[in-house]
Amino acid sequence: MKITIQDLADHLGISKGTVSRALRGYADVSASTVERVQQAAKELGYQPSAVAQGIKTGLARSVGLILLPKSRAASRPFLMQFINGISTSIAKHGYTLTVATAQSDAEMLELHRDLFVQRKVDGFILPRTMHNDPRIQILDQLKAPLVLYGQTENLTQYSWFDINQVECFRRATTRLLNFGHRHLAFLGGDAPLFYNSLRRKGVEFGIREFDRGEVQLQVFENITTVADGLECALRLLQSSQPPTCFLCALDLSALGVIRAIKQLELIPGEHVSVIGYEGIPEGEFSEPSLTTFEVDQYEAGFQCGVKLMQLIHEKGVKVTGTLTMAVLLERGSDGPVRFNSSELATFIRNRKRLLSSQEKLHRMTEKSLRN
Amino acid sequence: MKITIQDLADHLGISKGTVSRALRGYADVSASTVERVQQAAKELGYQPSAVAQGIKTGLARSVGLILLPKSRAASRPFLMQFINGISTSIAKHGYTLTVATAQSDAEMLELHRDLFVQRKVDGFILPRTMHNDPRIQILDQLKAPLVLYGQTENLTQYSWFDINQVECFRRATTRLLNFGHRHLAFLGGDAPLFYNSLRRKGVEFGIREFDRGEVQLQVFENITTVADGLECALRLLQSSQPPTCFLCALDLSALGVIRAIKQLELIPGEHVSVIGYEGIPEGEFSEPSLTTFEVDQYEAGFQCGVKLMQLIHEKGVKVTGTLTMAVLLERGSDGPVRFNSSELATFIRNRKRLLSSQEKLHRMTEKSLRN
DNA sequence: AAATTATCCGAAACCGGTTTTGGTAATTCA
DNA sequence: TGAATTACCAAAACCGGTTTCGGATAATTT
Repeated sequence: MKITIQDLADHLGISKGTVSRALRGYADVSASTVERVQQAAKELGYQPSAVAQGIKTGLARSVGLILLPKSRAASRPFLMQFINGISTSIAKHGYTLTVATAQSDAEMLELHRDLFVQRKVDGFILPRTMHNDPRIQILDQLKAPLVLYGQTENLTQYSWFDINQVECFRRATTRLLNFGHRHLAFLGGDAPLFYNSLRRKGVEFGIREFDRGEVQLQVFENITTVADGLECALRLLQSSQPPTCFLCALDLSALGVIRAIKQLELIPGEHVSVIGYEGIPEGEFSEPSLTTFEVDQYEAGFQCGVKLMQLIHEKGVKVTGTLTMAVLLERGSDGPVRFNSSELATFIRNRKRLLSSQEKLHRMTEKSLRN
Repeated sequence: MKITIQDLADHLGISKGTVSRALRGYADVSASTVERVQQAAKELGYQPSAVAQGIKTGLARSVGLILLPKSRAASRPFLMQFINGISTSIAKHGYTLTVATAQSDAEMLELHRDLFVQRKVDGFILPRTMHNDPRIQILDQLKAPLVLYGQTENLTQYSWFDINQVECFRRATTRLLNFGHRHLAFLGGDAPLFYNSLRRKGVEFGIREFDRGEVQLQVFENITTVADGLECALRLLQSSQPPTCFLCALDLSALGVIRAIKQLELIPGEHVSVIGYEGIPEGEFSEPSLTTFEVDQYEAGFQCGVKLMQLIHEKGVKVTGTLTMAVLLERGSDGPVRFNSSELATFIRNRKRLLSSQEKLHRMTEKSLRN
């Protein structure tokens, strides 16, 4: 069925070695033969088997990306754009992307090792870098080329690409401080992941730059879902010293915070401010829409692919790190402070009493408008 | 660096053929030798090269999924869950998923051919099936195993998996009719894709079952984005015979419809009903939340993977088709009809006059509550 | 005890390519 | 014109596995 190099050689009446050299562009093949071979290859639809090529070259012409399906993160859309970016950039080198899913952390490490030892992939892209990432340790032993999407310890040893998250959160913090907020809450994400410390550090830098002694910061971690954000914000807002604004490491938790604010009959962006990070599509549809940093995940994937191709193909190439910025989407969930923390606490307490009268009034106006 | 079967054979002092037979479980190797070989393989970390294996077996142990990055659809999260499902099910057979992205329709077809001819993949999963899908024609010529996610013509020739979208839209239609709606609009999606006719057919079935002559249906196509839905709904609602409800082939367009309704100062789910399809996460965060059919994309990918493994491994296996249901998420964007079409038209006209007075009232109550 | 059969493994062929080696014919140079 | 290149290609080795073939040894049967 499938045509092999031997078929093609027989068809032309020449040896398969000459066919191969003709197609690979060796100098010791006459121009006319090259022409004939190329012509026949096109006519017969011959393309060399990547598998057979790989055995000699030692390359599978594929790069690996391994996901954890159980984690929420694997289902987030960011990965899809990221994947598109990777495969688009590596396609220029005839490479494809091999995606595998692990059911557990342990299996994820095994998969990295197995895919490389079995020569199914020539290198890896590692998203969601962790502190002392165990994937890196394993791949280092195997001398497997790798590119990090994110940062970690000993960064000079690896090629990596990342958003300057410290700067993003520094700017977000400065923005809120300039809005007059003095009581901030930082809702961090997955504690073991490296991004978390970076984002927190950005907040701390922003405060340190600005502080004249009156800024209060509360820090929380492992707030990764809408439910987490909702629960955490509800608790904080009903405390005696509620934050007047929330810096969220993840858009999802920021959406939960917005829900909490609305549950307390407050107006997000007016009574309480929220800023997220990532730019997930849900943020555009929440009310108010979420102020957040939009990350170009396609570009991130593309650059990771470029760096990995360099590592695999250009021997003796130096590793490189790249830091870019995300774009602040100034939307509706943040704004100038209206109440300070004490006023907000009072307002929230009193609001509860007013709710019933507000309800009545609201129903009245609705009714009058309807008729 | 990497250990080969010859290394292992030398280390054990036996021939590489015996090592291979021992590891492949042939009967003509003594139990003690098998034991020794397995032990040594584990100790030295030997795993056969998939590339070298593939040359003899003719299998790459990978399946292909080709995407179009430029289309919005490629960035939608459904694909991520779908990918997880595929790779999880094929992993049981030692298979991995090869993802490639094409920049154009033509390139997509080439990629299918090339990946198969180059033996980079043993078969394909084809999402987003089209009418007379050109991918199928090409892969048929190559006798490449394939599984459709979605339906198409000549379905008995292929293995496929799909949601019963006809039934979903029949149910959605019946639901709206039971709510008392009599003027419906169907906003279809990508016209060349097969799903579109199925969803439309479901709407028509629902109406035909019910109709006592008074049901009006308006049909539109290629409404695929939020902007499309917004623009289309704005136009329809301001016409002289506006629909009182919208059946949207895609959640995204449904979200646009909701925006249009709100722009006209109407309440989605009360004045005008909207039902979507797919269950994208944005629908949960819109206000009101979107009533829609939630599709289990992970399961879809998983089943497609299972079917493809059958086609590749079990020779002479019959092709199979599977139809399952999506789950209706009854949320806030639909409900009992309040106005019929004429009343709605009048209401929308009058509403414009009332807007200024409503604004004043709203500001007054806000102010009184605030103090 | 001889013949037969089982058991086990080495040797070799093979898969489809790439790359090296070596030889012949044509060309260039002295 | 003869020697030295050069151009071109066939043959063979190789990559890392799998699988077939056949032979040696041990175990069984007659």
